[in-house]
Amino acid sequence: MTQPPATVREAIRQHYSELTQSERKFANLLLEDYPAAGLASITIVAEQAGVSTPTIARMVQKLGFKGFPQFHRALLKELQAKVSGPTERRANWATEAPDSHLLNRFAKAVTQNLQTTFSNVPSEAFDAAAHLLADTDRPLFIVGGRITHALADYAFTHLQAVRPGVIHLTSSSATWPHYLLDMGPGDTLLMFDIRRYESNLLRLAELARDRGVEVVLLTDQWSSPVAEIATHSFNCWVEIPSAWDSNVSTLMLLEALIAAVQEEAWPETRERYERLDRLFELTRLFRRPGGH
Amino acid sequence: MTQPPATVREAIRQHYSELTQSERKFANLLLEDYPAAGLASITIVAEQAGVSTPTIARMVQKLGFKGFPQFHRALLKELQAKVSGPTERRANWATEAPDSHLLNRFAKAVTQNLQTTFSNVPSEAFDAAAHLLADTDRPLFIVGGRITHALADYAFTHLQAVRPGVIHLTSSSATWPHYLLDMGPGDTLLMFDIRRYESNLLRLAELARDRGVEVVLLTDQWSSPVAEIATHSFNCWVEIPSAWDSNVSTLMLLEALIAAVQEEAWPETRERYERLDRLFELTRLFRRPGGH
DNA sequence: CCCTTTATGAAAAAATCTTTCCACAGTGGC
DNA sequence: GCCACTGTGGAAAGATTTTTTCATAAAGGG
Repeated sequence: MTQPPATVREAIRQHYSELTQSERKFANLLLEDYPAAGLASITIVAEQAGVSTPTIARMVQKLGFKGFPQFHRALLKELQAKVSGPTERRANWATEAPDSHLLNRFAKAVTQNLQTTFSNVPSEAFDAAAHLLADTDRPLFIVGGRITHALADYAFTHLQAVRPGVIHLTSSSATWPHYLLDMGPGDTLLMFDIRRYESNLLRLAELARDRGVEVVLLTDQWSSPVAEIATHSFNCWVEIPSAWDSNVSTLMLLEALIAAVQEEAWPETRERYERLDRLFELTRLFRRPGGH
Repeated sequence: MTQPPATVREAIRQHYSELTQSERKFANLLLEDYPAAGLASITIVAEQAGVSTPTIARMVQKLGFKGFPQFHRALLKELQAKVSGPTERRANWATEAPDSHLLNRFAKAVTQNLQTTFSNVPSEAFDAAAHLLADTDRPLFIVGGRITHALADYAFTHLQAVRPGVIHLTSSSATWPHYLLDMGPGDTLLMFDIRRYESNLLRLAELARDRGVEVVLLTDQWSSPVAEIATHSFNCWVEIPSAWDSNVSTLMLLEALIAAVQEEAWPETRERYERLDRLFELTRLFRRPGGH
């Protein structure tokens, strides 16, 4: 027999699979704005979640409460416990885990990295880089290093959906000369180079530059030597309590760039997306979307 | 004109002299057990204070509230403010760019996602999953979907450095049956499935489960159907102002998992890292580290 | 000691909240 | 294309909470 969950949060997690679409709407809202979104009366709570009161009533029963009032009291009790609780912890993460838990240390470091990274992005350079990446007159080559080739891959998958003429240089540098053959003045090369910087990436950048290629670089806070060559280069803070470097901030900047590119060329992109969708439909690769 | 008091506590102090004996009874109780003594319904609150409901009703009006519900909400709001504490997101990002710049909107959304994701990770499940992934007696298979195969790739690159017996299932599902052949009871399968959920991933998970494989799943906030099958599944918040989903929080959770795995088996891992380093030296793949 | 004033709570009335019932829309199976 | 089924919300019924009314008790002044 399973013991009753300690928190409402826990209860939602346990029963999430049984919840219907509308019920999840409220569940999601509550998880995002916890516990505030559940503290008003059922009428107001339902309204805020955009569902009807019976939906909320049914859901709290699924969670194991006898009725909404009981659910309400449970939330209230948690909130009080949190305040009177031992540490009166500052941040919202944690919930149950002690501050020294790896998760918390990690969260702290990553958040710090994101913040610093963002503060240090010059917005004009960002806009200019996005413009370059969005320009369909310029073929776009993408390449990453030993670790970052996953990021390059991610960039490729998304940018390919957004615009034509995107080429992914495979991680084996032996094949790079072939790609160099096709690069010409005005082309764009998106590179990732995080320490330890790879000499063949530098060599590639030099050769590309010699052919008039514009290089956009995502690197770490210490800057790869490729930065000297690049038209635009962005520094991402990567330090975490670990033997290796985090790429969360790099991914975030990459996603921001992709979003900017997509925004820049929306009409065509939209049409491209729709075509892509239809193609997927045809190949029946996907189930119907789950949430939403 | 006196400004309205910031807290209920303050209001009580200001109006204490006007309060009658019975009203003070409740006022004292509330100040002693603040704010709990005021959070229930007026009936219960009155009972606990040993006075009648009209007494409470009259008193809260003296304090400047229109009625008990308003008083109740005020207390609640204070409590919430205390919990969320000095989060007070400063506009530290940005620096020069206006708030509406894509970068800022993006930063906001991603930070929100990270925070929500972290708050919703149950630490025991996290520890258990890390333990599973660290167990070198269990071969570890890794697989991702159309978009997430980049994440799977990233996971593979790192985990391979940490432990032996890591296998990356290529993104072409045609080859998966071959891998299934090698899976046996106790093996571990690390999966990524973000909407739109892919039916072949679900099928793979089912087949793996049937062979006694433990499935660890990283999915989005709406949960892939694979969650029903998985031993441990984690929800990552992925919504950003864009047509597609962000994988920043997913990557962060993945990195946290990798860090936990690495920490768990540090002595061997360290030795492995050093061997890897020497091998790289030999092949002269890398320049010397740049910064630091 | 009486009268006025104020404080208090029981009980009714009003307002609000919660639950139940039911019809309808949408989905998927046959 | 029909049928069964599930999910959903409108609306009524039921429960609870809040407010108001009012009778009574207590306190203080003459």
